[in-house]
Amino acid sequence: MDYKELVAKLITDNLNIEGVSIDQIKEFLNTPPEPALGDYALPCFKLAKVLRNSPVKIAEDLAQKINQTALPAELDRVCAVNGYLNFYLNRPKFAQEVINVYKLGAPRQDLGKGRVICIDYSSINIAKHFHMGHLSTTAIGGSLYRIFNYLGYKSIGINHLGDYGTQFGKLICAYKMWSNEEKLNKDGLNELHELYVRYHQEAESKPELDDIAREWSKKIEQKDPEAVQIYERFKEITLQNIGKIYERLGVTFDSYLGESFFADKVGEVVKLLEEKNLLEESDGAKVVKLDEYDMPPCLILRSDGASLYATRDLATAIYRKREYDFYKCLYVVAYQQNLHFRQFFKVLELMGYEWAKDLVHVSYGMVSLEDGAMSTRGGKLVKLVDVLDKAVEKTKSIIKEKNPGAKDIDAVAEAVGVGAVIFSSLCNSKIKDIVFSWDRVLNFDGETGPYLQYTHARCCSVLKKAGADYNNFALPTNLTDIEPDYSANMDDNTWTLIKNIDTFFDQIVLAAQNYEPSIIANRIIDIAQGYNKFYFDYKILDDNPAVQKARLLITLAVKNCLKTGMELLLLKPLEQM
RNA sequence: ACGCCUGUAGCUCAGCAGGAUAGAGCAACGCCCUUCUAAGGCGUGGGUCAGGGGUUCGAAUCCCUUCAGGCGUGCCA
Repeated sequence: MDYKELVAKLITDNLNIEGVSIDQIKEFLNTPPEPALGDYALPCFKLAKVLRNSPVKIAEDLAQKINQTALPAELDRVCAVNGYLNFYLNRPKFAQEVINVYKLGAPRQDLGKGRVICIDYSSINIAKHFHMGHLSTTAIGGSLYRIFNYLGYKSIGINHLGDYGTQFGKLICAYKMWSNEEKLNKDGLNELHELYVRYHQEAESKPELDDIAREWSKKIEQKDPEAVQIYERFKEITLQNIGKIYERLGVTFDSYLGESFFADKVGEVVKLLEEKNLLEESDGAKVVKLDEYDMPPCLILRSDGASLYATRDLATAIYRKREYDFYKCLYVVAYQQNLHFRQFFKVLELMGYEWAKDLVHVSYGMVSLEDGAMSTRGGKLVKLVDVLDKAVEKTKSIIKEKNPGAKDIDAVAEAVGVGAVIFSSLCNSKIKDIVFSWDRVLNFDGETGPYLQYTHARCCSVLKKAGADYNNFALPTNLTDIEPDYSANMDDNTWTLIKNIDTFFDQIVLAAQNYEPSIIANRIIDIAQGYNKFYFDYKILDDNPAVQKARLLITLAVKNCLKTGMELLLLKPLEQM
């Protein structure tokens, strides 16, 4: 039932103005700020000019006219307030319709029809720690990966490894000088990190180190066996270490092709640019001028002939289009690189690739420390593992305190602790900067991951107690023939809850359209809050079976929304905690 | 200097294809566990929606401008 259409029709039928269509009225309709004022409102101010009457009078006349006719069963009443014509839905009827859909799980619609969405996210650097600054791209990308799959698209997760550049020459240089295989095997990524920091400290006073490093860089490119072997070992250590983190976060990738893979594929790009007469020489370098588009030139080749970031990104995009024939290709990268993406997208367009319009830079704000930006080089960083471990540890102590007899404490603590950290990075608009704070990530009260998990577990607990088989969306068999009675609990809070459930799927679509997982986060927080109030106000397991059934169905619908929403945000919906 | 982004309660943020009294959470204080999970619920206090103009019947929301902060502006990524 399209309620908006119904209301709009009722208005047009009673409004004697020529040329006002139902669609126009639908556009005028909005939602009152609070449930007490109704569910749809027609602000009559815009009609005042046409009807040459005051908005207050128009609303009152319309209310009177509509009330004289028999209202459809979907509507409860219509009244005029301060120039608004307010429509109240029949709450129990509407609730039943909504719950009948959501009791079977959050709806799925195949909007994507299998079209491919490439998502370039996380894209870690070899030999560097995974720190808090990497969480945003990983969580946002991982969430979008699931959101698009949910909507029927085919997500391809790409970890575009930072595995190319002069830093690896430096690292090998440092390794040869101060480390060995034994240390590397023992301390893994920590050892690499130490070497990296130490190199930069020492290179300041010993510029000759840079010469040695350059030699090693060259050796890697020339596939010198020793250089390649050491370098591959660095890569292995990094992927092993960070793979564990990905597992904990629940993110996956379909490709790990990184910069080094594309470094030797830039020749084609340069050739194409030359053919199209786009390449110009400037101070020894080769660039594509973008003055016409109010952008500085895009550097393609250095004066020494080496490729640059943009060159490799061009090659990568072309490769991905060929390989995956994507519908969209997303780059989940921080906003520092806004200009770079605008430039490189524009160059692709100038090269004649019409699909350049399908590339999207999903940019987000940066994470910093209270005393400034994080930096690997300066050793100023907060490792994600430490944050996850601390969150899990805190969760454990809370469980031991509140629920000493609980089972699977380790698994629950892991899910809740990790979930708390992930949620803290997905719950706000991605564009906002974040100053890292231990207090904030370790807060488990209020609008947090644990709150969602808790509410979900609470739903499961009630349903279980009632004898429902919630995983199969089934209520206890003794209620099978009972007609649920929704009229017993349709206060404003529950009503708002029902309406939030009703538009839950729309929010998933909106989140996809805006590449903004926080839209889903906000909605499931609202649903959880609404349910916790509901839970406090009403006894779910009421003696009256018809009432009990309605409340259990609401609980089931809430549980389904929370489960789906949490999964789309990389949280594990727990049944008990 | 220019460009982009951000500015809403002490703190973190919703709300921003204009609509009715600007909402949450955290922190503070006070209540509620012999009833379905108290990681919960209720209550109290807290606001010149950065400032100023404009458009409009109506602006936190749109336009202009000022201010503050962040990021970026050619051989790093």
